[in-house]
Amino acid sequence: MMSQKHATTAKRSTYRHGDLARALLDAAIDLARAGGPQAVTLREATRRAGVVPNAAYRHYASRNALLQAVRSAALAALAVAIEGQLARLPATDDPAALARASLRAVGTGYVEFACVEPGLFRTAFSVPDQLQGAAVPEKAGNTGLNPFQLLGAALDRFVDAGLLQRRRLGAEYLAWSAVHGLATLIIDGPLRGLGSNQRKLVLQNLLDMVERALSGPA
Amino acid sequence: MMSQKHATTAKRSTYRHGDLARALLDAAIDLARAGGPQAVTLREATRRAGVVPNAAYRHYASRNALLQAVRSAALAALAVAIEGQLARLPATDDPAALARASLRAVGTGYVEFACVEPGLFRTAFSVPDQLQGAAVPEKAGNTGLNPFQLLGAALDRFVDAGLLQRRRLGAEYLAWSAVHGLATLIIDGPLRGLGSNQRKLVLQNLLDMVERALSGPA
DNA sequence: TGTACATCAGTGAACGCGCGTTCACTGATGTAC
DNA sequence: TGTACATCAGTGAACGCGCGTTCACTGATGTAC
Repeated sequence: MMSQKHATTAKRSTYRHGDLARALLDAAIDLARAGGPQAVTLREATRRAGVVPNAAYRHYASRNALLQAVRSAALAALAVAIEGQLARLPATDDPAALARASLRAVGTGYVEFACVEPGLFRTAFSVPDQLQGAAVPEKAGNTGLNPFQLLGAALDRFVDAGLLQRRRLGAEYLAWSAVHGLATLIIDGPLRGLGSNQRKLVLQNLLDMVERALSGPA
Repeated sequence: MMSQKHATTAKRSTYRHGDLARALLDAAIDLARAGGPQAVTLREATRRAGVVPNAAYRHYASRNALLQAVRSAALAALAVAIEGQLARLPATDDPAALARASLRAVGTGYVEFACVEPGLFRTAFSVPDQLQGAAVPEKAGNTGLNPFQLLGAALDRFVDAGLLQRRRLGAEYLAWSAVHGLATLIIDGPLRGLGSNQRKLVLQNLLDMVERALSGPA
């Protein structure tokens, strides 16, 4: 019995993996997590899945197809991180306060994800989408919105609260640029050495700046 | 005579290159310009210099040494672009106006360089310096200041003009994050598709935001 | 001014590496009868 | 319930590629006499 089970397990590990597509994707995500998009390799992914290199071609058309799947997963993880920050917002019936807090939550989730998962963050933005991008569910978090859409939803609250007259074209670009730039400079750039406390301070100042820019005189 | 000259030229091209270090660096810069840091390769650089691959080791200890030289050159080119924007500022004796215009010039030079030379821009920030970084002259422009120092100088003018009480720690990080983020999103990210006009509009809005954040109530 | 020689910049050949991708195959699984 | 068979997921071997880097070499250049 025991040996039978072992035999079965051994068989499964050689032939008929079970869910190789998923196993390869998981391995590839780990590779991206540790080493960024460069580290996503068919050979290493198959190695980790305990399978011969060309077995991957049953499930992915090419190395690039696998990488794109990882990118979608990374964007989805970013969306989940942002949603996590939004979810912990205290309830309030002041729509202006909610709007401001939502925007800060989006920015905080964004930068914190970049700090905690720099490899995935880099992968998410490595071979990027077109402007509008495909709003496919693979890139979305639990709410079904991708990171850009989550930012847009936060800005909508500004309009709803009367803090913004109209959704200025490019309002999201301002917010996004500021937050994305900070994230990039922290993980890849000259702000790498910043301590956690200083990082939080800079982030707060940055969010102040964005908030003032959005709700101030325009 | 003519043939003599040809013979001499031919000799020089086989043995004794002349200034192979410089030729390799120039070739490598072209590679980075066209394909980013990934494209900087000893073999291709030597190929372009008309020389055998290992000849590079007379002048650079490794592929990485060459890449670092390219990075310094890319940062210097960025500094020159910023200096170009600063140089075309109209003369004024209003220090506040000068301060604001200087900051905008720095931001404009930064983003325009990223748009015009995306490969060099990506290379400049690919394997980045420590926080303070070595302020070595290789990375500087004509004024002897590197990009970060040029930004700092612009902020100093804010203090001098009385627009900023103190040089807030992290004030440069706000400005830098905003500008760097926009540059990144335009060349690598979801804002790639933006037309030149829209790009300028977003940049102006972004610079407004930064300016207000710096000179506004702190 | 002419010759002997040391220097050292570039040559030529080769190494080992990991990669993506292709081919013909094999044998476990699930289905049709 | 049992058997024949088609499917197709994974195997095994191999390819060509470009890369960084090493070695022993060679011969043009500039210097010392």
